[in-house]
Amino acid sequence: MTRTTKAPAGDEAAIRARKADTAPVEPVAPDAVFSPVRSHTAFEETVDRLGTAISLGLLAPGSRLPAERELCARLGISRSTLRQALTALTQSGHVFATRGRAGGTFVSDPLPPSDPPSPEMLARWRETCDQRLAVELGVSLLAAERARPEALEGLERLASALDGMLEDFSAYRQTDVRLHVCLAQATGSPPLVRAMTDAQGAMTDLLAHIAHPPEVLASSNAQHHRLLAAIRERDGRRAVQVMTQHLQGTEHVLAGLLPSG
Amino acid sequence: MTRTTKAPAGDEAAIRARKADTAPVEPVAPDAVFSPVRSHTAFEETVDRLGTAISLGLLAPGSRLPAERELCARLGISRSTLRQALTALTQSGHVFATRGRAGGTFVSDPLPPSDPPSPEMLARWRETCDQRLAVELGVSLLAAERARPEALEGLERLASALDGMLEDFSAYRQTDVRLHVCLAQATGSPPLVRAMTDAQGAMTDLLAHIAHPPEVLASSNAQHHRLLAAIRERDGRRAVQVMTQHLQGTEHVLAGLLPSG
DNA sequence: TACGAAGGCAGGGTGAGCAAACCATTTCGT
DNA sequence: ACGAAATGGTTTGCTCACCCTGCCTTCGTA
Repeated sequence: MTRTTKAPAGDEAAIRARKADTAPVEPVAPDAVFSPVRSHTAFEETVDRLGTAISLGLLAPGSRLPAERELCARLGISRSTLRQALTALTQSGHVFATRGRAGGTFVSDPLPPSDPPSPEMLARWRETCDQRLAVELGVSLLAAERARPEALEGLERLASALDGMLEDFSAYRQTDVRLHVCLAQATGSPPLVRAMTDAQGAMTDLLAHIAHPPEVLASSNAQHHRLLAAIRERDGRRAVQVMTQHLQGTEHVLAGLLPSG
Repeated sequence: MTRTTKAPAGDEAAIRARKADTAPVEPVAPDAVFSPVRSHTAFEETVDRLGTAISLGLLAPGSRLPAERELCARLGISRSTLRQALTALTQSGHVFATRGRAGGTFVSDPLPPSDPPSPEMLARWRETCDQRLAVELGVSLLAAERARPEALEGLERLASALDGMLEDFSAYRQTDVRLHVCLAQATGSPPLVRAMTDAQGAMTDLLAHIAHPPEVLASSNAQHHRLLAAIRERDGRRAVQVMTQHLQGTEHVLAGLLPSG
């Protein structure tokens, strides 16, 4: 309507020829550009956000969520939609609600048993690890540059606490997640925190049903200590290197147990 | 309904006490968990996907998009929704359409001038760089492990082509983007490709209106060559290090021109 | 005992998205 | 020359996610 441009037959070839002069390179495969788009509904997004926060232990079992009327405001959604999400989380056993003045929505304690990873999840384990790798490397480098002393103290307390949890994988994993998320928070970049929680959630789904002997956890936490030492010394390069080794550990575990993707 | 659990007053404190024994650590700030959720519509997602692909040069000017009936199938959306997106892209001047048997939707040539970055974009430039950092570091390491010889050849051709574009920032940037995206493709991880295109799109918005003298581009491309050398030798550690320096370059440029975030 | 804060509903309105046609225009093959 | 074919453009009607609004039920606390 506003456009009156026409596209005569010969032009396109001419254009291609001119382009070929300046950039004699093969085109990027457009498969990535034309792959399916997924429209996330507010309901799904909310279930996902709260669900992973709970199963990662970011919201402690027994703790109380903000009131529905406040929470829907914070999340920027209507109360109806929030209630749909809470209903789903109630049915899956992640939360329960009590009425009355001192009522509210509480995180279940103990948490419901986690589902075994879906076949689709297992098929994409390599991609999951890759994304986690990217987030963790970036966070390591930036944390080494920016982590404040208080944050570092908290991180070292977490690593010390992990030393006492080598026999209990469930507890270890939960605090492990918290350490990595706190590391992301130390970068001061909210998107990285979000990316980290997502990545850790996906990793937890993969790792939950795999046996982790204390020796493995001990060596894993030794790497935590080395990582924090590097960060304390503001040695980003070494931090990245230690993190790389740290991630290779879990990757090797998965590579041994899962089909090579 | 299915749950009959009650939460008497005293229990919560007891739970906290027990938890405190095993993990004497401060809780993670739940601000990230309760931050607003954004429900992406399929329409927005499509405009975004195609729009950045076009403005990044992944879809060459003058090239033809798949027919609407095929494209909507590939994108997994209805034709109506796709057409909404195409209408928006037509009005913004990114594409134009022709009817008839040999018709179709074509990428505009030349491309419309890019809008100056919005204030919100400028306010978050640091976060944008942080996310790009994470993606690029991860991609560098994984590409060093996995890049196939053919892919490496293509990358080196791109870097060589860049040597001849030091005077024309627009052309340089376009091929630069293509190099980084191809690097991501060399990892074989579609999510990383997506993350890379998103990151490059955001960076382009920031960089488009900043002068880049040829000397800067020359040193930038020298780093490309060093990066590819490291990858060819399968030296992931060095690849990450070179990439870190590469990114520090653009970060310093932005830090000098934009308000410190 | 009454107030107030919390969760639990029910009705109605809005818009995104989808499906399935049909129309208009151009080109190609016979 | 003509019709089939392939394209973008248009219309219609439906579904469902989401939101708004108000009201009800429960129950600790003043």
